[in-house]
Amino acid sequence: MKPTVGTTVAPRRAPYDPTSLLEVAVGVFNERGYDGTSMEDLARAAGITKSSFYHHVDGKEALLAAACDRALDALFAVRDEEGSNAGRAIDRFVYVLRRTTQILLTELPYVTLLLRVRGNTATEQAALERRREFDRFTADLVTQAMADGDLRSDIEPGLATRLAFGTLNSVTEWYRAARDTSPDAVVDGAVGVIVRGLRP
Amino acid sequence: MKPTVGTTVAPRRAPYDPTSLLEVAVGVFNERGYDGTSMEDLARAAGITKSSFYHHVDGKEALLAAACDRALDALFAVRDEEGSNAGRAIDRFVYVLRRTTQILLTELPYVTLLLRVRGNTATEQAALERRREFDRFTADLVTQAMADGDLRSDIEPGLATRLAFGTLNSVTEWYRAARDTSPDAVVDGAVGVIVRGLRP
DNA sequence: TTCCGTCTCGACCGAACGTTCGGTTTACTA
DNA sequence: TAGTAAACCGAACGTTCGGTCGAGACGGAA
Repeated sequence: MKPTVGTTVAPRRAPYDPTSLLEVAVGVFNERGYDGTSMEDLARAAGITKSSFYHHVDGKEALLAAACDRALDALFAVRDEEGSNAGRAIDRFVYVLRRTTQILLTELPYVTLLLRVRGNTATEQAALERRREFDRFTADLVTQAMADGDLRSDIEPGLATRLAFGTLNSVTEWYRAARDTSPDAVVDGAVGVIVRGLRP
Repeated sequence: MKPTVGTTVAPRRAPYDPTSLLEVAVGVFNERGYDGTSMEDLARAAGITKSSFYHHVDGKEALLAAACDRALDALFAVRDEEGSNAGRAIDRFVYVLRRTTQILLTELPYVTLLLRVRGNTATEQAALERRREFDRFTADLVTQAMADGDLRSDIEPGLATRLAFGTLNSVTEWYRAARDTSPDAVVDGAVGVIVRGLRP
């Protein structure tokens, strides 16, 4: 597609490592939706033909799985951090909220894609299940913080957790690095609103 | 479409009016995703063949447009209600939040589908634009309520609005009439958390 | 010079897609 | 009983889908 010098038709040794192709693919998935994106779309976005694209990746579903794994691995790393496991439940809860939002912003395209999977295939169902596991972990924190009297208990723990994640996850629907203020402002704003809303 | 007696046209065989077929279609769309749903899927869910299904509807995209319109019409009806236009900005804001959440629950499948539209076709882009118009209306309320000193002003009005809608709209991701408590409890819970979180 | 591994591409495949069409069945009216 | 129009269906339409294949083109090693 872009001959350099002295060759007939070939640009050689392009920077087409699987990681950068995944980045391209996730971008297109988020624009058009996973099912609405064809492999031809992905190849075009990467600047090569469909068959060349297949030389680098294992297939469409593998791309989705890799993207979801990247997002989920980052989230589960948060769960294992010290701040998520030591101290009062309320502090751990706030820590998880903050770190989750940070991950959401640093891994924005991957988390965005993850939050949109609906469970059509086994791959998607596996991703959904890991997501639920993370939600359960946080819900336990909420329940405990309510028992400690550090969160309103006039609201169901499950509802509170869902509202908290709903607020945070909505960031993927509207955050644009160019337009919005610094990630820190978004993290402070979002977590602040949630904590104020849930405190006794 | 449904004359009863004494006319040339009579109600024929089955209870397959366009409205009930839309309901079926929207249900499948929300399960599998719009692009992930085939017309065969829809026909099977309706209990007829694909060609019979086409006898009742104009096509796939027309179904999506009808569903989005239903949700958007309900939302814009709220905008024109008295409570959304009279009184202090903060009261109007809270009224819009409450009514929006109620619509969200009563028209759950249609709003769910609307919120997942990504703008791939002209139909979807039109729906997105109407959504943005509703968001702008609410954002103006937030700005005004902040100026009145009835909402925190240490947070950008745009961010506050997005967080508010993010929290409300997340309801479509997890609400199940069977499992969750009464719609009223969800409305009170969600709106309560948002208002507490945004008050000075 | 030969060979090999990496990368690219055009051509192609079977399956599934949304949609159309000709023709049949059904339930009612005149 | 014949006529009629809605409801229905099987079969096919042209297109696009995800994915495969074999043939080169190239750089580096031998």
